[in-house]
Amino acid sequence: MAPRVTNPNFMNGVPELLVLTLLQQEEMYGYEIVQAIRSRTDAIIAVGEGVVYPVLHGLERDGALTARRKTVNGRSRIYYSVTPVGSYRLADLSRSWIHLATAIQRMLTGGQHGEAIP
Amino acid sequence: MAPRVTNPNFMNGVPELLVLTLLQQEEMYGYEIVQAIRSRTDAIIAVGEGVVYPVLHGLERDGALTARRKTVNGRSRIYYSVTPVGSYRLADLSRSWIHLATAIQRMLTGGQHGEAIP
DNA sequence: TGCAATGCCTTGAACTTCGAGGTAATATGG
DNA sequence: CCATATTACCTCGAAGTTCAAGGCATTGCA
Repeated sequence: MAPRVTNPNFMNGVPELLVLTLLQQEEMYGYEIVQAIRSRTDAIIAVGEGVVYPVLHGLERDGALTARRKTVNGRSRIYYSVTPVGSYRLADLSRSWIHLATAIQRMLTGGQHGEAIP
Repeated sequence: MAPRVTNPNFMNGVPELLVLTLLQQEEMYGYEIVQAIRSRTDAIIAVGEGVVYPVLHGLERDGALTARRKTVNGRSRIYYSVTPVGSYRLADLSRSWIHLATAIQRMLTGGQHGEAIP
């Protein structure tokens, strides 16, 4: 048989990557994350709440985040922090992304296998 | 109302980008493209035939590719070439990808808005 | 003869994301 | 003082992709 591909959805995990990246830098809450992604990428990337909240819940369920409730100005917010598990996961996703982006970059520039970019 | 996001699936168009990139360099057929992507990215990216063939058909339908049948060693192959329309589309997808990758890269490195990378 | 590789193709399940909607509290402005 | 916008949480269905597997036919090799 022809060799079969085993590629668990090569483009996934980017929203998760972005969320973890932000939370690694500072504690944040959902609504804030949505806008931080939008503003820090100059609106090039704009994921909606329908993406961010499920990601947060999933990461918390997996022990990658911890949540604590805080009330500021009478507004109830849920702040998330990265756990060691989350740090590990971030490093992992980050590596994957770099690999992927580098591979695509090489394709675009016509570069071949072990080509250095000086 | 809170500002709504308008983001037609920000991670899409990568398989199309890869296919067009390869075909811009040289005429190729479907089966060959599948393996070229695999080998040139050192198996970091491995899209299956179930992705490539629909992409080829779609691009041809849109006038971005032309197909011609050729028989080599008794094997019937369909070679695809990029049309001017396809070149334009490639340039477009390429720009989008660079934008996206740069934005994510900035997030990862903690870089802020108009930060230069010297 | 049988199995692997070449080469085309389609399809169903699984997964993500989008877009919209729902709830509730606090500012703001006319 | 009341209507609207903003903050802040959440969920869900529709739409779109990708994956994995399968089918078909031919050629090469042991």
